[in-house]
Amino acid sequence: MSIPHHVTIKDIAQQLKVSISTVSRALRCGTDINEETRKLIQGVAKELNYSPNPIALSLKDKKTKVIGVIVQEIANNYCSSTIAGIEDYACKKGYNVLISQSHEKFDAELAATRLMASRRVDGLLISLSNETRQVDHLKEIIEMGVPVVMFDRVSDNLDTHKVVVDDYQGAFDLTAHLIESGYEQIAHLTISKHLAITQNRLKGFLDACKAHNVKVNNDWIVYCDFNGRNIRKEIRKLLKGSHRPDALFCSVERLTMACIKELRDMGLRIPGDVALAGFSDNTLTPYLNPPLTSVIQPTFAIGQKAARLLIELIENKTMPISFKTIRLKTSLSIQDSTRALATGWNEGDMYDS
Amino acid sequence: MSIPHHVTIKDIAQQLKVSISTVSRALRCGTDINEETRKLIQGVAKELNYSPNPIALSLKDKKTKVIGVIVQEIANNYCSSTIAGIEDYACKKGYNVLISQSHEKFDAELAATRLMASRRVDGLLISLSNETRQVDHLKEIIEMGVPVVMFDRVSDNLDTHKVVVDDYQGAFDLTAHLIESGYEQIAHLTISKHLAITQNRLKGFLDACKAHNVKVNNDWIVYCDFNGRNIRKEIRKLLKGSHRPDALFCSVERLTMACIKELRDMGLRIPGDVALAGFSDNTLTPYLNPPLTSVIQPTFAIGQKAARLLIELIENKTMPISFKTIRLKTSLSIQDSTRALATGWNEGDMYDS
DNA sequence: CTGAAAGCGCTTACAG
DNA sequence: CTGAAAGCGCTTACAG
Repeated sequence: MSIPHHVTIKDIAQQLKVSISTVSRALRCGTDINEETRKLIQGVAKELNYSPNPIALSLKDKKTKVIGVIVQEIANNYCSSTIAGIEDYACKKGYNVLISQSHEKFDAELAATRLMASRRVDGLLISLSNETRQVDHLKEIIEMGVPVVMFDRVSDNLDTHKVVVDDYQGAFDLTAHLIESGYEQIAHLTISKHLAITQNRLKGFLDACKAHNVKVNNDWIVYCDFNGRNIRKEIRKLLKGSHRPDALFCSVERLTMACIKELRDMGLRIPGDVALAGFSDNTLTPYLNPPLTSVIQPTFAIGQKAARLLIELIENKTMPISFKTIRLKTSLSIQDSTRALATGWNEGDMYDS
Repeated sequence: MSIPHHVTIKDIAQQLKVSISTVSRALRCGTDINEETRKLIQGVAKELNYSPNPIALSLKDKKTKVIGVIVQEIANNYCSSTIAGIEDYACKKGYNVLISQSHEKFDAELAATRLMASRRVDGLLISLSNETRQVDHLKEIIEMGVPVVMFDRVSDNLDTHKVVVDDYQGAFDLTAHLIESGYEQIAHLTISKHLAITQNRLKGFLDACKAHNVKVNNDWIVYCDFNGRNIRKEIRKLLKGSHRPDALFCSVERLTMACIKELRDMGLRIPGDVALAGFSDNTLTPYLNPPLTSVIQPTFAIGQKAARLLIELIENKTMPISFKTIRLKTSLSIQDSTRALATGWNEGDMYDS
């Protein structure tokens, strides 16, 4: 394939027999330039379909107008809606989005972070992998002068802007709903105990249980990784005994989906045999089988706000005096998956939402 | 925020009191260089955490090692899995992925294409918007020397590599399944009639009907845009009469999801009142309510293969003699949403898959 | 108002 | 083996 050829300022200069400085000036704000030559130059530029080479610009002013995004999995409902929000805001501000995935692995997250730095992104948005226990790699990139904003899975150990949902309150409300619906044998399936998101959701769960005088079985707080087989094993273990939970509260969508599949394979009905609920966004849960009670997170808005904070950091000359954490409200969407006890659920209700 | 500072070749040269040429040579293949100075330089480079500025490299050899991807909506199951496949392959080959969305609008697709060109991506992957009727913008970018590979929604009017699924066969097989399951009043909901994907799926549908001597009602071939209200209206119109379809075949997932919601709102059971099936990928359909019969597309593989073809075009010195279209096989996943008639479906079967 | 020059970070012939 | 020079495309003081 031939080398791409884009017309340059030089091409225009030659065609018009003027210097490249003049062309450059004509194409910029247009000060210090004869009105006629300016028009002439702009005419030719348009005609030749000239667009300035951002590579050359980047080299001069050390800005790429690109922001990096590191997520766990692009092909994950939560991630892709957040990315959509990021792209939406970034695009409006003239930034493009470079995407990388950690696949829930710390090593990949580290490599992706370094890659973003070496790519000279103007800033980085990141949601941590399930394996991440320290954030030195992020401190490193911040020291290089690349601002970082965290979203969703954030870390207390990094001083920067963060965008999260009110994980504690969301978990509290959902748990309260379960208890008020008559479920008192609730298991909590969650991810790495080193993540703030895990701790906050767990705390919301525990506090709601305490507030309602519901006893928590410690064996029913299950920390999972993202390996399908392991998840499957944990779910089976939890449900096989005679004394088993009557409700499952999954802290992330991946676990919820795994439960739907596993319960079905085990021949257990939702919510007839076991109720199921979790954190999710609103694009999917109404369509699931059964429609799923969940804490709805405003994923698109999370992406937009994270992008806004990052671009503010990039474009502000001075370091902010202090960093802020935006904590978005969640809402509780009550659907069929937790309705068996409270409303005398039966399968005929399945389509009422 | 301070200007990012990355260490340069010059920093290393100064520290070691050698010329930048020497440093450059030491850091490259290492020919024409004294072994000791080479080690010295590489040591300092490592110590200073040096990574070459890709911007500078790009300026010289006119390669950015970035490929552009234009999809309709990132936050769409089909798109995000394809992107994941693209990212997977690109990453392995040392390319990064810049993402943009058309939101199903031609103008946005045009703008995104121009943006990608102005960003100097080494190549472009694109799936067309629902409004796209001609591809001059793609011919334009190809003429500039930027190779383009199309996937999913491709156009016959562009001579380049393409990656699609066998839309015709998939639609034929699904239709045959419907008919063999006893449905003969089948409506086909699809998108823009100008897209090849629409035409091929429609043809598969029509040919299967003909092969089975099933009459097609032309009013039941419905072309939709991506506006929620319009889709809703079309679905209502289709189902309100006394003589209504007993099965809906949706050509894309967005329409399938809309049908699930709309049918539920209308109080119609799937498949009890109306069967439902469509094109999808396998990440979602088993979890839907009801589990959905669908033509499964290998989305991740589509992304990988499209990326591979594009990178081949980028890295090959010579234009290929001819372009190829990779047509991946689909598979038919039969689930509850089309089981009412054939198997004496009842709601108790809902969890058997 | 216009052009020559320097510089962003790097590579690569070209002298020595 | 090493360094000075030119050049990728652009901008921006600096002369004129």
